[in-house]
Amino acid sequence: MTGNTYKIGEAASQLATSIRSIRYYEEEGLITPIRTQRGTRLYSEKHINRLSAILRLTQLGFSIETIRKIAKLRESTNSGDESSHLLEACLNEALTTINKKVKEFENLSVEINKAMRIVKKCNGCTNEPSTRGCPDCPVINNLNNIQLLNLVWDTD
Amino acid sequence: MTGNTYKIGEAASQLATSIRSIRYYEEEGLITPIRTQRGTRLYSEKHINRLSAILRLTQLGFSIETIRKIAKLRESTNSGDESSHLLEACLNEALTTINKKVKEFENLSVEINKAMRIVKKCNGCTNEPSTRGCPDCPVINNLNNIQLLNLVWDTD
DNA sequence: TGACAATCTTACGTTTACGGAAGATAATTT
DNA sequence: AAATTATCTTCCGTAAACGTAAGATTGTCA
Repeated sequence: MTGNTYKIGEAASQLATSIRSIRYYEEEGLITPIRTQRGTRLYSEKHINRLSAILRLTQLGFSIETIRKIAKLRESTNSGDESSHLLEACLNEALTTINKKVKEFENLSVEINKAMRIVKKCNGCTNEPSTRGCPDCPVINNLNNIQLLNLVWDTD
Repeated sequence: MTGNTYKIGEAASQLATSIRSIRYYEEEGLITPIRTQRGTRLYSEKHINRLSAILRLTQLGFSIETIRKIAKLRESTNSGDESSHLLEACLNEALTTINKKVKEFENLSVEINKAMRIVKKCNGCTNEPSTRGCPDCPVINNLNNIQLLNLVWDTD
């Protein structure tokens, strides 16, 4: 409403990121702030929102390159006709990537939950200390199908 | 059953990774293969499983450092008593991290789906080409709440 | 109007997770 | 046995996403 603007330091603390990161995104062509006559960068609310979107994607593991592609769609979208099909295709691609990742994480989550239950049982069991929490523990022994535990058990 | 072993090249192609990566995981203390008298690395089925778990976690974005922590639990687990509580705590931590990521990805997925629907509508609409797919497009104009689109729209 | 803080540009440094080449040795194929 | 192919160690290179220091300039506050 007020046409508020922020200098880079204010923007950084507001977004809980570093000044260097913001400047880096500019170097990479992801954002172009306003400049005062003297050269000081100014960020409008829209700039802040854009930066926020950039940060969100980077924190989810998307590369600057990928983000740049998304950001560049505006230009091709402007050029007319078949343009929004491009955007559609891009979003579609992102969607399948994300869905795949979600599934993998969910699988991992299931496994960890299983492992948790086993370990908890183990904590409450009354076996010899030497066999507690070990692969020889009768509670655990039959659960080699938890892939993650291959990291914890012996290697031979 | 057979006590099969694999040389590093076989292991790499079986796991669809590179020889260098496997050696790197060894450098980082994540795995220690058997050695022949002459020094050739041999990987048992257990080693392969362990490598498989390592690869899975790296591909999900976990750092070597994190994986090392998980892998090291075996030692402390061996030391007796309160040990499996450590494992439990570690798994718990991993779980909350993962769940958070899953939620973030899901949120993003929802947003992208919304954006998709809008863009599809836009592809089918009969407005002036100049306003199609643009922020001025009447179909799109009221959907500023899709954060991702801040990357595509204008910046001012 | 100092003084101190914030910003600017330029440019080199850092970390992670490997890639790739060199030169030597070992294993396999013919 | 000779030729090829695989593996070994050592070490330097790389790409991404910033960190950080230097030196100059600009903004701000008592």
